[in-house]
Amino acid sequence: MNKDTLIQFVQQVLPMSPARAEQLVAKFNAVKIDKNGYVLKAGAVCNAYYFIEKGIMRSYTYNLEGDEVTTAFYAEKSFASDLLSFFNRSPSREYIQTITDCETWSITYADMQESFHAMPDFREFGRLKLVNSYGILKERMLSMLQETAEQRYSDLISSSPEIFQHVPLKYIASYLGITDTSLSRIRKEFIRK
Amino acid sequence: MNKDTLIQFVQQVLPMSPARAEQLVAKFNAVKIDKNGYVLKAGAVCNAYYFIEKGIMRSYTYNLEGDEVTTAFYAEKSFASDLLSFFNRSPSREYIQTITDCETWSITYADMQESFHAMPDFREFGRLKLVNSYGILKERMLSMLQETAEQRYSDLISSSPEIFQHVPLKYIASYLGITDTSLSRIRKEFIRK
DNA sequence: TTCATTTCTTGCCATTTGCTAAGTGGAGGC
DNA sequence: GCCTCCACTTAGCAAATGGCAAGAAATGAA
Repeated sequence: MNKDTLIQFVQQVLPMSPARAEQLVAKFNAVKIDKNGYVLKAGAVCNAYYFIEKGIMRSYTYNLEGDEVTTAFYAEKSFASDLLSFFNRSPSREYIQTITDCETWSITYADMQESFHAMPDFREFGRLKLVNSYGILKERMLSMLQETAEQRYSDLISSSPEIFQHVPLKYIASYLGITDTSLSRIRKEFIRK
Repeated sequence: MNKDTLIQFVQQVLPMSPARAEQLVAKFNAVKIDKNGYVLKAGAVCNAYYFIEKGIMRSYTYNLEGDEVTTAFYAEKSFASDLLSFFNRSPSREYIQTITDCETWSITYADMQESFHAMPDFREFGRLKLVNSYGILKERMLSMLQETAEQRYSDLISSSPEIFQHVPLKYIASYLGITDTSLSRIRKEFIRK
């Protein structure tokens, strides 16, 4: 594992010197999780914020009928966490599960608070990431409102092709808000075109 | 207009003395907007954050077919703004429009930055509101994934009955992700029950 | 008031999606 | 190798929703 990936990521979000970036990520510790492992379980308070150096994760919850609903995919070189649970210190309603073996850099809530307090640019980084996550969610919300399932599928293929190499179709289906049967039909049509 | 409403709201989000709360909201200025007025137009950078003391607003954008899509309703005693545009200083893609005459308290981006810098608890307030907005969006996202249009309609009635008194049905329909025709049918069924 | 415009409802039919169940193919355990 | 489990596809039918158009009801302007 190589912390440089994280350091470079931080610099990309908020330009700064490599030395400064290294200070910012000082409290992040290496954590490996095997495939199908859990980083967070519903009912628990999310106490860590993970930067995924290698691997893919997803978060999911259950609907009233008891079916799994995939709420997000977390690709390589991105952060995985339940922001609501993490920042509000409230029990999470979702599970975060590794889909492949994962190598991550993780920071606890307490350490993050400390870093927020000590380093204004870490604070700024945190706010940028939060606004960024908000933006991603809003984008997805909008796509649910104004696009067909097929368009959403097509968007996901182009934006995150790496997901399709590892993720079972049924996860993608519930992420798109449709059944795996429908997704199968959509794929068939899609390939035909 | 009475700034106490805003002061009480701030104290509710983050408990503090009335005097302290008054300091926090010092930079908010009274702004009145007539019905059907615009607080933000697509293409512009959102430069103000509005607390609605009286009235209702909505934000909307256009889909690829050129139809309006209502992205949010802003009720009394809540904040209206395009957070992405406001914090990223990027052009907004949506319009924020008053649905009734509105009385608001508004703060500019520059003043908010200054307050963030000067007052740690204002910063904390800002973060709480941002996480809160994220939570609302996530909740809505989830409802799109796992509920029927009728359930979403029912939820909106119970959570925001005041909206129905002023807002045309077609706005609500596009907010729910369906056509006004479908909403009309759903209402018919709903009343029958 | 009257007229025009907008909002809302309704009917008809097409399309999309869901539900259930069956069948195929592949991966891994024995 | 064989068997079981899981992922995926496919089919038939039902339900939800959309598109279009007509008409009723409400609203606003003159």
